[in-house]
Amino acid sequence: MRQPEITKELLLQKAGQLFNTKGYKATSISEITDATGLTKGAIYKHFGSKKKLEEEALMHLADTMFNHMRQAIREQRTAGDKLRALFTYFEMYMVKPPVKGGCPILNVAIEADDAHPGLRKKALGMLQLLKQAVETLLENGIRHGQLQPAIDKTYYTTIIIASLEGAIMMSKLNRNDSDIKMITKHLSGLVQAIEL
Amino acid sequence: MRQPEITKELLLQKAGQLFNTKGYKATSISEITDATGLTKGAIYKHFGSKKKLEEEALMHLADTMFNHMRQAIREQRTAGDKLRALFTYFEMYMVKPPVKGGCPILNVAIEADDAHPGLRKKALGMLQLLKQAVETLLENGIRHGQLQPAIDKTYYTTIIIASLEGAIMMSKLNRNDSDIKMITKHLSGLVQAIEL
DNA sequence: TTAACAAGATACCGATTGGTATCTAAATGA
DNA sequence: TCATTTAGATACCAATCGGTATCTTGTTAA
Repeated sequence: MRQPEITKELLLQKAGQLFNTKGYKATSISEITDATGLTKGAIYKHFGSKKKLEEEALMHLADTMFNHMRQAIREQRTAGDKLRALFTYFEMYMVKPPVKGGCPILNVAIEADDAHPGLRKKALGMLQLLKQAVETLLENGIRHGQLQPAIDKTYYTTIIIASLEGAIMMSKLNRNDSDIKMITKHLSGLVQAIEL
Repeated sequence: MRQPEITKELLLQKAGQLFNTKGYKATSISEITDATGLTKGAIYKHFGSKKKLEEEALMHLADTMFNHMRQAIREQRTAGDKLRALFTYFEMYMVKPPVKGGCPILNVAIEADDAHPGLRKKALGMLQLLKQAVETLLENGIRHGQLQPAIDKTYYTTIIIASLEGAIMMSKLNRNDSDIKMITKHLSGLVQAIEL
């Protein structure tokens, strides 16, 4: 009973990592206790149920991911550079991932879409957040006269996210970054074509 | 002990459907016996272990998927039309899927990439098969003077597969086909741009 | 200094897991 | 027709699952 805040953070961190690599339902409580050195008592004190832990750990993964992403974007000044920083961020997943196991959105979407309503709902929210982020990037680029104003933002947003996520799947399966690199190259070309 | 061939087919079919919707490790033997009306005896007689059943069911899913795909492609005569038929095939996943649960390659790749070497290897083979199919389509198109000969086939192949798979994830999560439709529209544009 | 509280460890619960051994009966070959 | 084979049902196994109740002990407030 020393530092409940730190204990909770440790549980979210380790459980999130296991969920994102092994899968949510495929990870058992005992694997989490093994990974943390804690016991069931600690888990059920803080979260009450495994489902609750799954959902909170997912949100924690999302926070980590979006924070890293936002920082990478913030460091750039034009819309084009911000978009390219986003692509580089996804490329980095293959080299030194901020969270192990690939994109948490992709992972939880595949696992939860048919069978786990609670997780699916959170996954939907995360995807919506990502879409919104890209769309805002495009919008600001247009407002500041950096991107062509006539483009269909929703269309570009979907192309960017779909191909990045698909490429992550391919690169993770192949265990090399050639696929994701090809995609980021292609997307950079798309962005360049709409830059002013 | 009536028709072992039919029993095995039924097991592969039902187990495959469950694996592709609920996940491989998340589907229990008892769920498969419930779905088929058979018993453990039948399963272990035919497959020997759950792992073996998982792998054979995956190959069965792959066969089903590739057969449907090849047929759709065979019905078209030019490379451009064949590619567009491939896109339509993926779009159809959302309306009336040949196998429930989305793309078997995507699903098994996400579940198996980090934790299940046997399934991962088969997933790799399936992805390679899909890549090869697309690349051959492009190659034949070039040979028959239907596509620009200067294009980078690997590059186009990766773009096509990555964005289709990513879009399937998005559309399945959203439970509507707007994302996949946008992607197939975009890819059709790409194809048109390289058609002669 | 001590009483109250709460973090977390321990011990247990019934249900379910994948797997095996045994049994039954339908198909097959002589 | 009968013996052999084998598909598949039944009954069991130890291990593990998520979850709960209880106990211990560090921390806090009076």
